[in-house]
Amino acid sequence: MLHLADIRENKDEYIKALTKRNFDASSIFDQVISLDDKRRSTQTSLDNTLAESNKLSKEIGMMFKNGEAHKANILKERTVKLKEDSKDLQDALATTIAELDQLLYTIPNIPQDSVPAGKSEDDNEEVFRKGAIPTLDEGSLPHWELAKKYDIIDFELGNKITGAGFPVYKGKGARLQRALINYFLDKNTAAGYMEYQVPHLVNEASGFGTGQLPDKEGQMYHAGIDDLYLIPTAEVPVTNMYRDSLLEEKDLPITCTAYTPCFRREAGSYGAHVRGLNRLHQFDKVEIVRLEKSENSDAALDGMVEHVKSILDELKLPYRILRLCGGDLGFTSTLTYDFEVFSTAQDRWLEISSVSNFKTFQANRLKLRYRDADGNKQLAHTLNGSALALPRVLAGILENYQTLTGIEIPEVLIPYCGFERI
RNA sequence: AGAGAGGUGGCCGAGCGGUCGAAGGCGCACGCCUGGAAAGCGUGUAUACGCCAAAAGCGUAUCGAGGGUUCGAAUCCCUUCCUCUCUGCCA
Repeated sequence: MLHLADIRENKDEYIKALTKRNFDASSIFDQVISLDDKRRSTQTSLDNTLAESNKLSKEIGMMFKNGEAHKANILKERTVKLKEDSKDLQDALATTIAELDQLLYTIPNIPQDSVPAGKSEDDNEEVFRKGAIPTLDEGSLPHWELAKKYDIIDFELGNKITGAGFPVYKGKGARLQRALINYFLDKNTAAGYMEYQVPHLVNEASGFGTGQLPDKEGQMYHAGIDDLYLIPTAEVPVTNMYRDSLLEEKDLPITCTAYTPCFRREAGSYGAHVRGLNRLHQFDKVEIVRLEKSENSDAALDGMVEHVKSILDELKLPYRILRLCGGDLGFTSTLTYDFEVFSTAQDRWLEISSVSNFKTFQANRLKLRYRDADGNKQLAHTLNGSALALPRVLAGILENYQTLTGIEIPEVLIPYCGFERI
């Protein structure tokens, strides 16, 4: 969430930037500021009341000690009113803070200057494209047909075990998936990211820290008995490792990578575009996360983009990079680049990575700070990206590398697979 | 899962109703000492919020978390989370 001091300082600028999201912040900012004023004055009154109360208590204590019980009992009566007042002020303060937070939760992050205005994904700006789109033979198939033909992914079996959106990978399909995970992790660690294995269920505080809660509660699976959430992305557990932390500037950047399955309810998704691997309730993903000092985060985002590009270059898949417009930008992000791979047999682009700079938006919730060279504490910047999300990369490989007699394996994956074609 | 013990500052550890944000030690920073270092000595060493233009300063809160008793709680009571030991179960 946004920082109160920042809102006060940059109000007009923020309002303008938020119009790119089609979000009108003017009245909400006024409410926020007036609530914050109220919070402060209430805090002051409460502090004064408590100070007086503390003072009296000390005096009473001294009196009892000096054997002046009678005087002490008289003084006690004066504390009754103070106690009532402080109780009321405490309640008022709690209410005001709750209202303030409630309001702050509804305000999305401030888009950067380079973010184009726009309503939907149609307004995203293509900034890069690479890789030849192959000309497929007559009779080429979409990946779900290929999966059946070569018996490498069984969607029906997943339906039986769990339900739609939980495919079963078999034989060379499973092996190819594992190869991709290992290849991605190797690429990421070679680039300096530290590998982690993290929990796949998180508590409420973690979901809140990275911004999934309370906004996207309905998108996560919830294990009610233990009040835990299945992770929708490794971003949640990985970033939350650093919740409530005060780092030293020399510790930064901190760079992490983790492979996890991801679980998403995808409520509201339906239709032909969710076929096959295009949209699943459970999928695998290798994620990269960076914590940066403020002045470095823009460059860090560019570095992450270059890193993901290098992976796709090695896989020799046709892809493009989009700069998301304000309307399509995630709630917590200031700038996001989506990577899409071209799915030849479906004749459409599939999102396979999303690389974002959240600046201090998550850190503010996470209480993730660092001490800079001057000894001042400031919020760290958090960034993350997929490197990469598996199913659609798999779909891209199956479709783009298909021949009438089998599916070639991208050269870079052959050592990981142990076979050259399916 | 059952029984017991416990969660205190960066770490160890005392305190078990009042002057306790909290002894003592370690660590860390600075200074003295030294040719230099070690040792020794001295000083300092939490976070958040509020008041203040700001610094200084002052106030408030924080001894796992939340609530309660009390004029007053690290200390007493309740709830909850976590850790350890023993028993049980188990990949």
